[in-house]
Amino acid sequence: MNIGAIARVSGLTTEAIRYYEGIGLLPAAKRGANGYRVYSGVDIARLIFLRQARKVGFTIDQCRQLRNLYENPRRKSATVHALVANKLVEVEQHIHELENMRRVLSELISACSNDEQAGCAIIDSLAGSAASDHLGKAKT
Amino acid sequence: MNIGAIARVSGLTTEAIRYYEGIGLLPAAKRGANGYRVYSGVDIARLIFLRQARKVGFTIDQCRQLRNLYENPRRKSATVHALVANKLVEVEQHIHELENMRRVLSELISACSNDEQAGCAIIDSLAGSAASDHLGKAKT
DNA sequence: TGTAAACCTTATAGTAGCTATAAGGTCAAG
DNA sequence: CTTGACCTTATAGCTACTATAAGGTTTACA
Ligand SMILES: [Zn+2]
Ligand SMILES: [Zn+2]
Ligand SMILES: [Zn+2]
Ligand SMILES: [Zn+2]
Repeated sequence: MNIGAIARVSGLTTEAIRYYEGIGLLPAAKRGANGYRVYSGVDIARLIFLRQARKVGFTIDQCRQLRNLYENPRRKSATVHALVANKLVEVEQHIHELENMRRVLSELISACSNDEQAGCAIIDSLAGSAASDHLGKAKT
Repeated sequence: MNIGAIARVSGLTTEAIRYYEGIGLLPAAKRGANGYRVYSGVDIARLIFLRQARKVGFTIDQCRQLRNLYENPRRKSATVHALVANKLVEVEQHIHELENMRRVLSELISACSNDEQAGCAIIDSLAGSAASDHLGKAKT
């Protein structure tokens, strides 16, 4: 199985797979006589594992920790649990930041007259109302 | 007013301000006799504007468009409105992606026994259940 | 058999939006 | 007069890849 084939079954790109190998997230693949990387079933599982982890938001570094647990038969379920619970908190924080942005954007949109005029509540609001006398009047 | 002072009032870092100038998002600042950048009221408004725009999620490129509108007295409110409405859609898409991650992470956490054992539903699930016979049994 | 497409290889540069570092010059306080 | 807080530029680093260049290999098919 060459890199293109395993890319298709794992859902990663060939470039990503080579990149993971380069940074040591994956072990160096075996090579065929022609120098091509050769993969087998155990590699498929590893790649799918990484793909899934990335998809739910784990960073490369966190994926490295997950991989260590994945490959350690003496791991404890609780260690894995803690890692995932941490990630959940991170994702929720990220969601809250974006929800704040969404709220502000909605408010801006509501305030805007959305017409042909130059005056715009969005512009005024972003500039900070105090600075709405913005152009041409410098006070050093 | 030097760069440190305007950084404090605008909420940007000095490095970010110099970076914005370098990429042309800000006009080149005037310089004092010593070569230091010198800022005035009009610059404060511009920096606060950029800071606010970045805070609600606009990219540098979108900030450039917003800045053009901000500085164009013949702009139309509707143009600004469209830009912000677009950004709102982008932010909502980002939120939905993260909500998906959150859902999957929650499911993983619920399935995990969270104890001292090596068997872990999270590991199994990430590897794709079909690959749960993962280590040591290669089939090419 | 020739050749063109579809693979594979490496190395390097680019993306976004900064932050950090190095190696200096300037200014205000004690 | 020295210490520390500023300021300057240029350059490298960060994340997680993607894109490009410049090749070598394999497969298909006319
Ligand atoms: Zn408007
Ligand atoms: Zn995000
Ligand atoms: Zn939603
Ligand atoms: Zn578990």
